[in-house]
Amino acid sequence: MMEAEIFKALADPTRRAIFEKLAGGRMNATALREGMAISQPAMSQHLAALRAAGLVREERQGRFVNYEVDPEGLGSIGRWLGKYRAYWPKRMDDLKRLLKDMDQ
Amino acid sequence: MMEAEIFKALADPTRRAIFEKLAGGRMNATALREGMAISQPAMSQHLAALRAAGLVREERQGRFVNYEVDPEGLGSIGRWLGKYRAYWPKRMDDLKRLLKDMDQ
DNA sequence: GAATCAGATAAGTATCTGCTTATATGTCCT
DNA sequence: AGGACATATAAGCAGATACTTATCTGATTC
Repeated sequence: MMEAEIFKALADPTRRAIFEKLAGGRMNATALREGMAISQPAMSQHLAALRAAGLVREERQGRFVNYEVDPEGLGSIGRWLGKYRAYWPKRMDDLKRLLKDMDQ
Repeated sequence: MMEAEIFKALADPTRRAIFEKLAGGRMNATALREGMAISQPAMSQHLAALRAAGLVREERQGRFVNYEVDPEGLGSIGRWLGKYRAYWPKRMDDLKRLLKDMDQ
């Protein structure tokens, strides 16, 4: 359902980098910026896009906002991928099990 | 490696629709256009983007070009998804098997 | 309460993207 | 060879996107 936003969010290399960084552990926006040559507003906007896509979720903690990977987004991609299992390369055969479950 | 092009290709709803249509079976560009309110050049451009992303491949056949889903692209997405298996929702647990294989 | 800090939002702008029309390439048919 | 057909490419343009600077909100600390 939210594929549009998910794929659009991941289409941007900066956003993929942010996501990857978050996969290393929850982090606030300022920490995320470290070593990333990105302005504060830009980071905020990227995080908003990732959040809207369901790829990331936030948890306010005082004046900090901690972000972390949201499994929901990954699940959506998995479900999307599943629709095309007929075309998966052999290496992905095991994925078929997943699909069976996800189809209910 | 080609994540950039893959996600950018899938970010467009028209291209996702084309891909989905192709998942129903190989088809030439003209057949793909049927019922799709899309001009011939636009279709050609979309197919070029999907091809560049490795999501689709072509096979010339006389004056027709048949397109079909390319498992390579799906494999790339699977590999990308795999990097974040630590965050997969439970429903996707079986996917872990796949990953083990893909990591060699 | 005032200064400070984390983050979000607003508005403007340059670049990118997907479309269009026009034209080119290549194949088939008679 | 000439015309019709399938597709690709070129050039131009309107709308989308990612950035910038400036400002705002809310929480902490003194």
